[in-house]
Amino acid sequence: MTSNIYGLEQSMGFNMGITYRKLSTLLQNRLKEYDITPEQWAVLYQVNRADGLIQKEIAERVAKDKPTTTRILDHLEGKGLVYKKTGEQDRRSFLVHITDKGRALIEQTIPIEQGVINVIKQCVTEEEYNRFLEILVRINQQVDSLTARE
Amino acid sequence: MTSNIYGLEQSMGFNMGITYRKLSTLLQNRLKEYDITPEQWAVLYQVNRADGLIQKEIAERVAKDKPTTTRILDHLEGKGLVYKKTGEQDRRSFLVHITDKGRALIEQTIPIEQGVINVIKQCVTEEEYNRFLEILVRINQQVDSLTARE
DNA sequence: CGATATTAGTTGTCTAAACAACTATATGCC
DNA sequence: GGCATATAGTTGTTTAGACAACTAATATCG
Repeated sequence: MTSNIYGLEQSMGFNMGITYRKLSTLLQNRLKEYDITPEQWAVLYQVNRADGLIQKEIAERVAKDKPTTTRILDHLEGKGLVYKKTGEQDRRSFLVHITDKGRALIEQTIPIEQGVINVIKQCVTEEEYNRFLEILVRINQQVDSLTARE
Repeated sequence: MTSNIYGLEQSMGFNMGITYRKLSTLLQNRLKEYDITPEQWAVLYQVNRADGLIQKEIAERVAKDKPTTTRILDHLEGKGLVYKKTGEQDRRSFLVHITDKGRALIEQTIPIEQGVINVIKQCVTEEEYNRFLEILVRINQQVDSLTARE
């Protein structure tokens, strides 16, 4: 249960952290039999969507920094879900490709990700869901614009 | 900028993770000169509010598990912001007390935490803020009730 | 009373995130 | 061409979180 009688209960950041971790853990449990974490899943999902992306583009799409993306890709590569090929015009970067195994895994698990979204949608109306997302994006932009200045 | 042209853009969990991390990092930067992390701050805040709590109660209030709470308290103790005293009736547990240094730090930094909340409130109406919080709690309960069953 | 279960807390392991420092390639500019 | 700078990615360090396994103290109940 969300702590709500102990102060900070009115803090959006605090509560967002709790809810985010719960959702993440729920997805993690449901993905357990596929031996992949939610973060790895998100990266693999993007590689599947656009095969041959360079790491920098993947990092942007999953909103993670470069070191984090490097390490998640290392895990995916170690599991044989993804492989890297040195870039030809730009030899600093390399292209990330999904393997057959990776593609199969994503195809099997997309319903699981949708399942978690549906858990939310069972207690939130379509209108609330969209409004919530819109507010998240607004806060994001607000923090970004501030961070650029600070 | 929130990734919003790459799929998953409609996922509440995904976007919540991004926004939560941004807010947490903003608070972290603003707390930097006090040498305390947002998570440590939240624990210290609770100890300050109710001096002499046992660790289990602190864990509930900050919604963290036992190992995480142990380690955060270790950090706070190492910095001299908190100290532990063995429980008298129950010798498994111990009471956590704030030091003068800890109290001073919390008093100085509460405005910083409020500042981050105000960053959000600059782009979200009071009504939206409250509705957002209410939805967070609702999702929390939904996931909890599900997790109890699964 | 004593075996058993429960509870409070700790420790170990793994993944992820933030940040800084680093390598190597590419680009800009004189 | 050659030097400065930017860019792509990696590595190291620290903190946090999830989970399992553990210790020690307390409750339960036969």
